[in-house]
Amino acid sequence: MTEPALATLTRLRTACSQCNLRELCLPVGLSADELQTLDNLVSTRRKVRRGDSLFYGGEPFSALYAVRYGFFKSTLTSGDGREQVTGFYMAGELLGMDGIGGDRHTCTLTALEDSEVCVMPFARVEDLSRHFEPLQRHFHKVLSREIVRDQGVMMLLGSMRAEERLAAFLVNLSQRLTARGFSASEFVLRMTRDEIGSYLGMKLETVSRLFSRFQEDNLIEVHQKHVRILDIGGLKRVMAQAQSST
Amino acid sequence: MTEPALATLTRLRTACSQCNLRELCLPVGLSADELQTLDNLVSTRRKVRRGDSLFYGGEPFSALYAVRYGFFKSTLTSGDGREQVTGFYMAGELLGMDGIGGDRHTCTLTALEDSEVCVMPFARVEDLSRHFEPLQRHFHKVLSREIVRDQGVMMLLGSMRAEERLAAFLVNLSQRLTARGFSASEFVLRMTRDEIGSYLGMKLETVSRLFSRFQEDNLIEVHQKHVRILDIGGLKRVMAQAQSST
DNA sequence: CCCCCCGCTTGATCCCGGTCAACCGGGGGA
DNA sequence: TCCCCCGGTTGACCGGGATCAAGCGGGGGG
Repeated sequence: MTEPALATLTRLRTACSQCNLRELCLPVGLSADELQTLDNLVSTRRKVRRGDSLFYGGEPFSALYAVRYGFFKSTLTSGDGREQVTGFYMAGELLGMDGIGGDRHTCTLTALEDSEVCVMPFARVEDLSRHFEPLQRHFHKVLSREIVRDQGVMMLLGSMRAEERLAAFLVNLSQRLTARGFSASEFVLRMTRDEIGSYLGMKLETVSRLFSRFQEDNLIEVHQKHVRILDIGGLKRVMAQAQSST
Repeated sequence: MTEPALATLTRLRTACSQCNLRELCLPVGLSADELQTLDNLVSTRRKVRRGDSLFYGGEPFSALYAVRYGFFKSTLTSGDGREQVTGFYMAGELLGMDGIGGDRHTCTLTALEDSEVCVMPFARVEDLSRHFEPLQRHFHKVLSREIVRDQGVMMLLGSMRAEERLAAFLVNLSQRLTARGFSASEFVLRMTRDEIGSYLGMKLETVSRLFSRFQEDNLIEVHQKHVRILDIGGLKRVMAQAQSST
């Protein structure tokens, strides 16, 4: 009953059942009891400073991470040293699933602003999902959605022109921010033009020019990293302009 | 003991424990007993004729499929009707994982030659993996590897020039065929130039021109769909030529 | 067996986006 | 406070790969 105050605090601090992101990370519609069994998922939290990496490609895999706050990019480095940004991750999203298959991480995860993640030792994830069906199902869905997301990026890179890709990127960002309670129309880009370009398969100069063009067309307002979306419908129209370039 | 001959035949025909592809689909190092529990994974087999689809994007999801023989492509269709090939699948590979997340398939799977798949109702996959740890682990690895594969394609599309992509494609095909006991250096392409182009983010004319160029450079011999690899090392060198074009 | 159609090849030209270069401006460190 | 550096913007030019077009050849259907 009476536990030391500090212990209580620690438990509360890492309790999924108390977390306001739980509808993003965890299955919904659970009873209070069920929710508490899930509190065992997270062993600790870990802060990652802007510019630091949560893990590197090649490192042994041991845990999944849920973003508590902050912003990450994932990058892949090819044999000859080229770096490709493969994704951006924000609060409530899961990191590290690439490591399950080969017991080491294949990509590097780097914080683009001061961030914090919940550490979920993978052995616990597997144990708990063997004994608790809703978690199992949820975990499978999260893995599958990552596959679907990646296929969406393949479509983006494989069949859209540069302006369509950037429009799709902005619409996607806006939607994900909205889902997290942020403004849908005004936000600060945490990544550089170069990182956006790498993700979208174009050069930073092209990203910059397209931002300027979108601004001329009154679709957005840009000042450095600050973006305000003026015409989301217009962006969606740019996205779906057909006439593939590849 | 004495079951009707037909029943025995049917059971044997769908028995994973007897399948020569099991080291591709299933966890390795299992006892005979353990293997037999896995025979319950597959409910039936299904033949798919060349040109027919196993499932379509938008259809409800109910099962995963393991390719028994044949060859498939997966395609994604965007809002405006553009089609993107997102992968090619051969014997021993798993199809349908995109459907888990949203309970419907997001892509369409089409046979590029007469094929057969093992049908694994997803409820059984989840049930069995709750009770049988090696299967759970294996299944998670398969999902994760699909994510890693997709990220590899993102790198391909995002940071490689056309000739590098095609070289990477040929090397990858050759490796997967070798793993299945086929010749590493001589094979028949099951897909058209257009499908290769869609997958690699380029036009069919570019694919054709590059095949011709590779032939001039004595890297390969091509006649229509027949390919013979003459210099795999040369192809790998083309792949890693650096000097990104995007 | 022959013919037709579809997939492939190859040439000519164009243009999107890459490359190179110069400049700008804001924020962080001394 | 000032300065420096790094990220961003913009212009000029170029080239890889798209587009348009014509011809070919092999395999499947009548």
